[in-house]
Formats: sequence, C-alpha cells, structure tokens
Amino acid sequence: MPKRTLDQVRETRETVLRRSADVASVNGLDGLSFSQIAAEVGLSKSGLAGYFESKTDWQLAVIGYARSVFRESVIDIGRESSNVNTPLIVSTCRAWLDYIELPVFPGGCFFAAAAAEFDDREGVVRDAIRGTYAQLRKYIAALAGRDADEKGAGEQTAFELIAVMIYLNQSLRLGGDHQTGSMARRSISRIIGHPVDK
Amino acid sequence: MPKRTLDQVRETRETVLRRSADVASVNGLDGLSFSQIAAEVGLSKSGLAGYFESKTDWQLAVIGYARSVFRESVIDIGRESSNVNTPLIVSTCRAWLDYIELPVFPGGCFFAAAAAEFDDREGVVRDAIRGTYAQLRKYIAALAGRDADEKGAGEQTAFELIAVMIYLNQSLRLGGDHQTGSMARRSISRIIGHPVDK
DNA sequence: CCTACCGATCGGTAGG
DNA sequence: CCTACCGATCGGTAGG
Repeated sequence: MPKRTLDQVRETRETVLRRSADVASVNGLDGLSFSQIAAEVGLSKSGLAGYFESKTDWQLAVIGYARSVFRESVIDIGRESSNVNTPLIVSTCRAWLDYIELPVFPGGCFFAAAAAEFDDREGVVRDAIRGTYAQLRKYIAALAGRDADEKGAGEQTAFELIAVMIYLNQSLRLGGDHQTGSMARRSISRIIGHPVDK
Repeated sequence: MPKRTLDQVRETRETVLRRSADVASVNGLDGLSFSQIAAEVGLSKSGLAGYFESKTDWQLAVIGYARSVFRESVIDIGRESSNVNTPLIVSTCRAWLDYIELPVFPGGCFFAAAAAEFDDREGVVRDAIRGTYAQLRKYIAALAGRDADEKGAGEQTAFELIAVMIYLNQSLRLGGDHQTGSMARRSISRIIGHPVDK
C-alpha cells in the first residue's frame, strides 16, 4: 500500500511541472535545477528527480505541460470567444496577445524562450520545440486560409503573425519600448485584414 | 619591459572575443566558460580571465565585439552595395539576410539569441542588448522613413522588418522548414515595397 | 600568464 | 521520498 495516493502523486507532479515551466520561461530549460525547484515545492532534490528519468526527460515533460497551457490560454480561449462578428483568427490573435502581455508565464512566451535556447542543439528537446511550432503554424495557416483568395496565403499569414508575436514578446521582455504594443496591433490588424483591438 | 608587445596582447584579445562570440551565438552568453574558451585559444583559465574584470565584464566585451561584426556585415555592406537602382533599405535587407543565412555567427544572429537569454534578467548585460536593438530600430526606421508618406511609417516598417528577421533566424536554426527563406523574402519585399531578391 | 587552490553547485546514484 | 554521497565543473583568487 503506497503512502501517498495516486491522486496526491499526480497533484505533486502537476505542482512541480507548473513551477518548472514558470522558472524555465525566465531562466531557460537548462536553467532548471533539481535542487532549486525541489526547495520551492518542498521536496528533497532526489525526491523531485525521482519523478523523471533524467533532466532531459524532465525538460520534455515541462514542454508538454507548457503546450497544454498554451492550448488552453490561446487555442481554446480563441475558440470560445469567436462569434458572428469575430472570426476565429481574430479571437485567437486576441487570446494570443493576452497570453504574451499578461503574461501567462512570468517570463513571457515559454516557446519563444525555449526555441532560442535549444535551436542550435540537436536532440529530443529541440525536436519537441520544433514540433510545437510546426503544429502552431499549421493551425494558424488553416484559420487564415479560410477566407483567403490565393493558395498559400494562409501559410504566409501564419508566418507573419508568428514573427510579430515573437518580436512583441521579445520587445516587452527586454523593456524600454512603449510603442511595442500599438505597433504589434497595427501589424496584426493588417496581416489578418481585420482590426484586432476590442 | 613586457614579455608581449601591445599588438600581441590586442591580437590575443581579438582572438578571444571572436571565439567567445561564436560560442555564445550557439550556447548563449551564460554558456561561456573561462575554462572552455581558454582551452580553445591556448590559454590557461586564469590567463584568459585576466583579460576581464569578471564574467559580466567579459560578456559586455563580447557584445561589443558582436556589435562591430553586425555593423560591418550588415550596415557597412548595405551602404557599399547601394546604388541608383538599389535603395539603401533594400541593400541593407540583402546584407541582413546574408548575415542570418550564411550565417556569419555559427549560431545565427548573435543578438536574437542574447535577447531571448537575458530579456528577463536586470543588469548591464540586458541594458547593452536593449541599447543595441534600440539603435538598430532607429537606424532602420530612418532608412524606411525616407520615402514614406505617413509619419511613423518608418518606425512601423522597422518593427515589422526586425520581426521577420528574428523569426527567419529562429526558424532556420530550429530547422525542418524549407519554406522559411521564401516566406521571409515575400514578407520583406512587401514591407519595404521593393523586391529583395537579387 | 601560469599552477594550485577555494567554496558552491551541478546531475545523478546508492541505500534505505 | 529521504540522507548522503560521487565526480565534474563553475567563477574567482592567491601567489609567483
């Protein structure tokens, strides 16, 4: 008979992953250390490490968790707030702006940070980040391609939208630029052909 | 009488900074370690550390060196290759694309990597990176504003250009996307109102 | 510019 | 899930 129920284990794991994703959004996925996160969630270093096979396995689990946060904060909210006056691409861009500007993760967009950190290192972590971006590009391209004239216009729109979102995120995190928000909104409105301001 | 001439010291320092910038473009500015770079340039760890007051001072020197590389590779080449058929904004974008795609630094754009790494950490390193972006934005906005109708159009153009360049860089480094180059060129051509392909 | 060292921290494991 | 340990590496410094 286990000392902790399966639900308790699941809850601890959830707490660990949430805290890990928050820290990784600021310090990077390599900036995660077992000892630091363990202290923050009230475990011993080895107690925490026991939840994962290795640091890489831990990083993959954190990426999976961050993906679920992005899905809930951007994709799902975008779907729920679309209506007859608000096409899905517009409501999704609004949820996306909120995700970046709130920000949902304390270090801003988790995937912008993770991509820059791992984009030159081969391995399963980079593969997971690449897959996340590929899936996002495909989803946004499908939304944008619905009311497009030319073939390939959806892909082009998705490329430009992601570019603006990444630079908006970087500029907000770096600080010192008070025009960023309005310039990003002007670009997004032009790219999707619809005002993005509420 | 010093054992090494001032020119030799300057040459060693140049070698150290070039190698440091190359490594930092891949592993990040925090990924630099005295022992690793020292071994690569044939110095002892303390021999290398003696060139700088601290690791932070070293990172600032590397940023300054990377700035000179960007200036020579993008700003200066852009100026030299402008002519009656090629506005400065166009030739600069072409040099910029080369800087990213060659790539000049083995890890792609040094400043895209540095910004993502330090954008959440207060201090002189972040300040230096922010200043570099601010200067670039101002320069590009001035180029783009020359033949613009509206006021503020130059700033908007600079914002969108940098966004596309950053995402082009990220997508190339992450790999697996064969459309990136042509999509970036299509965006850039539209943003500056002039075909960027040679 | 070198060797030799400092304390701190890392990921990981042994053993319970 | 804990304590206690491993070898490796870090930035930095003492002393020459």
